[in-house]
Amino acid sequence: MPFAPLDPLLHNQLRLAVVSLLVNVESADFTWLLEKTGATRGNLSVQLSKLKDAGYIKVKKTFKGSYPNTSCSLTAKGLKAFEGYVEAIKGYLEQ
Amino acid sequence: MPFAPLDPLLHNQLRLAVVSLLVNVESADFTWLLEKTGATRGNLSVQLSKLKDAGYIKVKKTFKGSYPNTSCSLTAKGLKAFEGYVEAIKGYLEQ
DNA sequence: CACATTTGGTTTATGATGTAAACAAGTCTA
DNA sequence: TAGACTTGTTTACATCATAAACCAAATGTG
Repeated sequence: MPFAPLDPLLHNQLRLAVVSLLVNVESADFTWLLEKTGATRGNLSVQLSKLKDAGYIKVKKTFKGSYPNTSCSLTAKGLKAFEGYVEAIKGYLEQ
Repeated sequence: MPFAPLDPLLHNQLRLAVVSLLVNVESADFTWLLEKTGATRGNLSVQLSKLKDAGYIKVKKTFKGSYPNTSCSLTAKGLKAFEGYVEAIKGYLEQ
């Protein structure tokens, strides 16, 4: 079966970018993700919520200095999903 | 820029599967695409229309025996778009 | 001090999208 | 000729992605 199903949660440009960034990093701030992805704050906020609800990322809200700070990190489940997605989509790309 | 935009027309499971199949083949029948992708007829019909409207595929409707036959082939534009998509999404997958 | 502006987000409105169910039109077959 | 099969298309609906609007606290600025 060349065409494995693609996890709909990861088959979205922004969410995939976020998870891809989080793979390489202990944790990442909201604003850092904003810069790296070029997304709007609203969109990023929504997509982070979805990733969190799915248990793909963990979100820690604290304060950095006197400003709120949202820090995200990938969970084991999220990593596994990402690896699965990578394998799955490769089946669509090979020529 | 690690996160190039992903052509929304190709960033869809079924359409990507169809184009991926067409890359390796002169042309393909509707029913062959059905089998290979496992899609429903309705969904396949809709997605083929979108690929056709975008100029990514050419669709030829004839008769095979006494039954209608829809045959699809990739256009140069479609191939180029696919290649671009493959390059773009690789930027999301590397770890 | 007052008041605008910036920071760091969340909520919500809406338009687009994906999908399957329903439909259509012809053909075989018993 | 009645029913089932083939080969698709149309549609209706529910979901989704996204940006605009909003909010609260902190910080400039005159």
